[in-house]
Amino acid sequence: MLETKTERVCGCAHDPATFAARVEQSCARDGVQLTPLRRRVLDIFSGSAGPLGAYAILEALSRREGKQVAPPTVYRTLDFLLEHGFVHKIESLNAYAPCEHLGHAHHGMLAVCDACGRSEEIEDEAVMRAIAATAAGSGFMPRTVMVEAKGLCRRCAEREAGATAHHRNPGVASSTSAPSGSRK
Amino acid sequence: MLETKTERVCGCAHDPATFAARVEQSCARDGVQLTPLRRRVLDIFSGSAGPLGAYAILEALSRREGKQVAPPTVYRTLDFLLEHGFVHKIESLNAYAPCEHLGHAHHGMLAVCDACGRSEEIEDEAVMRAIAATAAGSGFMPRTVMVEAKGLCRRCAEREAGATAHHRNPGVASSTSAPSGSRK
DNA sequence: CTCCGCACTGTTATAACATAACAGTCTGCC
DNA sequence: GGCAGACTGTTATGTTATAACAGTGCGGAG
Repeated sequence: MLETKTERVCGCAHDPATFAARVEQSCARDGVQLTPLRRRVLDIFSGSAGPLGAYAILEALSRREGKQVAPPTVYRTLDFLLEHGFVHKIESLNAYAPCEHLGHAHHGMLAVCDACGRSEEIEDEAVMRAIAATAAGSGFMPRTVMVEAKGLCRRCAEREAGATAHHRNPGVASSTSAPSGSRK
Repeated sequence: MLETKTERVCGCAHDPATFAARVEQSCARDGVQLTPLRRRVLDIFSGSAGPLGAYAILEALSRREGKQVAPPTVYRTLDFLLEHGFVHKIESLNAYAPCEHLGHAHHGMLAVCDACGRSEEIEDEAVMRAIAATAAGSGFMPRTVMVEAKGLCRRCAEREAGATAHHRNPGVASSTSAPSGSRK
């Protein structure tokens, strides 16, 4: 149980560091215009350990550009990235995370760790099928479906279990290394 | 397949008009303090056809009280109602809706109609089981799970189908009438 | 009865998230 | 050149949410 690379059926890489590069390839292939600005935002995602709020991106961007960037610039870029499925919005966090399954449609759930703030995209057709079936049963016709779970990722769950093996403790890490982007 | 009253296993009433009264009973039974302010907010939910934004509640409350109410008042009340499971937050709308399954834990999905703006709470253990299983498979330990679907409710889907019986059918409402509670 | 703590509400200010509207720039094309 | 379109810049503002502290009312301990 030591692998950090989450290997899955689809064979996706899930490597944040190469995220921007992979999107770039995808754009080149599809004739989608990946401008310098958009590329820089992708780089910011690549360098982040967790989901980023729009204003976190804004700050990072301003730092990188050396001059103040305004909100619309960021939101427009996010719109582009969302539209092409390169990032997802995490509604419960008002934050954005790079898509871990570039190329496939997004049929998964988003799992957000309360301790480390990272998010993880878990693909599973069974969940989506169950949702579709349930919706159909009540006459509802879904157009988009969002599944977000909060809890502890494998790593943090193990750390908790180890750290408090005998005692017990308040489920949620306090100031445990919250990566850059996480708020709340 | 003709019933409009969504009758479900649990036998819940789902009647907005009696919502406040039912919460009141629940509070009385459990020794939970339902103050006049909280009761008024419940009444506002009872009188609404769809989910309400915090600031919509704020306006309704201000109107009802005859004087301006400040945001913290509303948010504190919502905190109380959320905490006790009397209302749910719809993250994808930043809005709040009365719980349709008072008394049970919330093990369902929220279906929001793009056309009429109403939300509907669909209970289904199968979905939650599938999610739990999927999460477990990847080592994630969920604490809270949120499922939100957007699309067309039975009623609006039927209306659409009727309106455009012979021609196009993409299943997705365009700019169809949006009512009271819905924003954006 | 007084004092104290607690739960609730009021009030002011501000933070955090998001968009509208319009202006400027750059590029490719006729 | 001149135009159209896509992209970005800029200013202003709208919307959602919280921090911090003050007041009020009530019940219990002393």
